Amino acid sequence: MSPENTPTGNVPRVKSASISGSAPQSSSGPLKGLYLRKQDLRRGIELMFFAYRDFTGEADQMLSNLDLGRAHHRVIYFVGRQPGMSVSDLLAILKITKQSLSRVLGHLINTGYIQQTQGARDKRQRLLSLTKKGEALEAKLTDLQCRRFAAAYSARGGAAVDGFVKVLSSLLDDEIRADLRQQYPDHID
Amino acid sequence: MSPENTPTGNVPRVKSASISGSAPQSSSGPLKGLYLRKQDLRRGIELMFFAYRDFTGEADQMLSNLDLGRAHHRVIYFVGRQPGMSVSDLLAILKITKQSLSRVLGHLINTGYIQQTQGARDKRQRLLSLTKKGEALEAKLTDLQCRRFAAAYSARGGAAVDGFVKVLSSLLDDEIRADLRQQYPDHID
DNA sequence: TATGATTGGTCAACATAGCTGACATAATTG
DNA sequence: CAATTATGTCAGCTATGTTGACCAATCATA
Repeated sequence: MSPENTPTGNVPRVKSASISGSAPQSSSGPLKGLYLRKQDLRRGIELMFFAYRDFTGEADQMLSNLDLGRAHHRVIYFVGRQPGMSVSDLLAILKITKQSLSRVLGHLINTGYIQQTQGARDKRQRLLSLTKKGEALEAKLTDLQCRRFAAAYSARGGAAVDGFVKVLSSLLDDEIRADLRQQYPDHID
Repeated sequence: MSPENTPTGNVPRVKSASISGSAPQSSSGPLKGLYLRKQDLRRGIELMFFAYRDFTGEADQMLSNLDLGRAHHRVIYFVGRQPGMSVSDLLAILKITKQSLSRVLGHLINTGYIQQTQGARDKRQRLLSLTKKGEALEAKLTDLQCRRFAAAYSARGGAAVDGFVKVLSSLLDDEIRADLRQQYPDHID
């Protein structure tokens, strides 16, 4: 915790920053790659850790008061984003096993947050959607997190938001990035 | 998964974007706050979820081959960043209970990744540091994650990195942001 | 020096949320 | 009809968090 940190404070470049074929190397900053010092990369790692924890913290708190966890939140969030999605759609997004999902989803159905309807075209499918109760919770949770983002975005401005989205997108695995690009038509990518 | 998403595709502004006292509202973009549409905020939420998962994925894989988990990684990372830190320092960073830490830390000590030395000034303290074996693992893991960041940073350039760091910082709880500002002297904040 | 606070550890029990493996049922598809 | 797909279920295991109750060594101070 004491500020006498940065054991590798000697401005070394990261070894294989020989990115595949990208790296525009344009005339953005004074020196290209000044942000590739080991120290800067570690700051990125730590920011991701702390920011993710804080980003989920408030919602986690609200959820625990309802005897729900983060796994339930994910289901509620993604079903709320795309009502009528199938179980396998949800599995593909969450990338967990159906047994894991089953436990969480079953609980949300039993407690009246989510409802299932049989698919019209394919009667095997159980299409998922939020109940009124589920919509209310989703709205509260998403509002909490949107407020945090709105505060951060407002404080830093559009150019920063643009950089934020660009870098986060580039941190994704390729497959996921392709998916997200479809989801958001005007995605900066 | 199908791209017919964005149920709220009707460009609504977020409700209480009345951020406390910040929000420079400078002449950055064409229209101030165009990045505060609900759709943009939800994209932020989703990017955090997917990026965090992908960011930790490769390291998780390497760890599981050694019968270690993400909790072990965090300990190894932060001890590696600040050798000689005390147990309570580590607890303050990780924000878990000492019983949780004890299990993980004990295992890392038993398996020779971490060593303890008695504090000189305060003999109650157990100062933590990595063994050679621990340093080797830390280097491999951090290298993996640094490579991902180096690729993303290089692909997007310094201005984007700047925005990324700014927005992530603003997503933090105030207390954590203050800590991080100390850790990084030239922190953009 | 005696007392109280701090640092660290330990035992026990529990909850959440992931995993594997094995099966079952119903519906679709070839 | 046979194979595949979508979904669900049972059983058990693991990792990582939680509470609560203690204990020992050390430090700081009245």
